[in-house]
Amino acid sequence: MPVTTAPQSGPLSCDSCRIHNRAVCAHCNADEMVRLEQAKFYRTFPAGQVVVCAGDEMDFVGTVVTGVATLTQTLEDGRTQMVGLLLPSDFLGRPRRIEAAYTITAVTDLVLCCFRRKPFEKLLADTPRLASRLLEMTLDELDAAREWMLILGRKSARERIASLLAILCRREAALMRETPSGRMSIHLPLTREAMADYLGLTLETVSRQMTALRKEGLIDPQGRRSIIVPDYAQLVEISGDDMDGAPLV
Amino acid sequence: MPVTTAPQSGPLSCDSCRIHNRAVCAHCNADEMVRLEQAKFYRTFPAGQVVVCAGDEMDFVGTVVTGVATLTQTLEDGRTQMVGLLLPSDFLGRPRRIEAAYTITAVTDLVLCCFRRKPFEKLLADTPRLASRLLEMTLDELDAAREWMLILGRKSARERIASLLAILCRREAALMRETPSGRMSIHLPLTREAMADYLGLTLETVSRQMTALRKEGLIDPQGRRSIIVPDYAQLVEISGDDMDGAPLV
DNA sequence: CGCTGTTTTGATAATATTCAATCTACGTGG
DNA sequence: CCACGTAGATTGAATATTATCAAAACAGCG
Repeated sequence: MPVTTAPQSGPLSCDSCRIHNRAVCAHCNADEMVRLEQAKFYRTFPAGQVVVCAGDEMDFVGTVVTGVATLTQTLEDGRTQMVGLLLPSDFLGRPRRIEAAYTITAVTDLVLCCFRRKPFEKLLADTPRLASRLLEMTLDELDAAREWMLILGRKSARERIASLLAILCRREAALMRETPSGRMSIHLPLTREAMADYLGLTLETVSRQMTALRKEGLIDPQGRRSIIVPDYAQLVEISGDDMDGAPLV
Repeated sequence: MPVTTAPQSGPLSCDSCRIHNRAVCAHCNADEMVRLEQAKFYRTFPAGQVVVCAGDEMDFVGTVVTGVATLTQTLEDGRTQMVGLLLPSDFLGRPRRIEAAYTITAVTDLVLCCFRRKPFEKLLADTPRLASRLLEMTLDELDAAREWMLILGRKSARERIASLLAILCRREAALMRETPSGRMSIHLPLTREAMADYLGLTLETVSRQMTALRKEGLIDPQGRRSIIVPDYAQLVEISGDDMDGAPLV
């Protein structure tokens, strides 16, 4: 049973929660936060563990507090496409739906702030601010999915890699409440295979393109899980997007 | 000015509206429908006309009553990816957002049931059933976008074509409140170029694959805008999906 | 220190794109 | 009503990009 309450990993109180301002509860008032706080519980999953399989029953919804998870879809013959990358503050699960539509996997150690599905649906119905924030987040996710469709449908391998790195830069900056710029250091939680699944490429192609970008000085890998981007603007340049593109989550 | 009220094209009354049961207003009660009816207005656009350009101000939201529209995104160098296909009952526009994120184009003559954005936001806030239905529809759209990502990221040209045709079969059936099966006749409102933009292919590749499917007897084109699918199950078979895949809108 | 899983690199093959030339259907005007 | 013009569709040949198969290098860990 991988599920444990882990108060030491997440905050005991929502007051000190680092992701509150971006999460589904962001717009709730004090009274509403009390009700959420009473219903919430934490779950942790070690890196590599599957949270739920597509088709399985999923009786909870939740928010990523720390760590990274992926949503993936797989064809019978094994071809896999990532369809969602869940970073801290992202929401997972769908109200009213019992069967999980996608496989959710923890790619790093993961802490989720969870609610049982039924009580959460009740809270949604009783708390317009919660429902409205969930709609807003879902619309943002839809925008992100559509940006991703442009990457998958029309960009070259090189542009796809640059796009992914630029997205990670933006998310990193957003968490610090900043805008990305100049020299940046980003955490890269994904293996080459996970990157390939994200970008609709093979892991060999990802590896080759990463090598090419490194040799051109566009990225500077620091060990296995971290990368320095010497010039964010240059990365965006080769990603194919115009600079004034949508923030994409 | 392409915009005209067109009561003759849509129903005068919501009572007789053919798409009510699938639209954003589907779960509203009689009182709520009265308020919606008072605020609504129809707009029509001829085939080929741009409804709004990405980046333009968009002061309304709406529902497709009849016809087909597309959402597209374009890179500077002209590469275009369709990111949404709006069929009758689909919703367009985003509450709280003024700038359109995508270019919306009428691909056939189009009738929209519209609301000015501000009043609609007020209705959303005052009508939980409306907000809840919009959330549900947005989550469905997100599912569709993710299915589409699998198509764009991992499927061959042949599988992509079959997937698109299967999706159109499902939508056609859904409008009739049926499930797709056996021999079906579907309306194909898209040009080869629009299909290519949907599928992340070139129009030549689309044409070649359509020819191949025709020669194999999997499809039977009837003129330019209609296709007979002799065996829906066979189409799903070569689309790469397993039969029990999500309904995808 | 030697495993094991990940990543890189190489050679070859498959698939879709590009560029170019017809061909076809459909609406327009004679 | 039919010929014509045009936009859309098809087909062909050459090319480019990415996938596939295979092997070697590397990193982390017991």
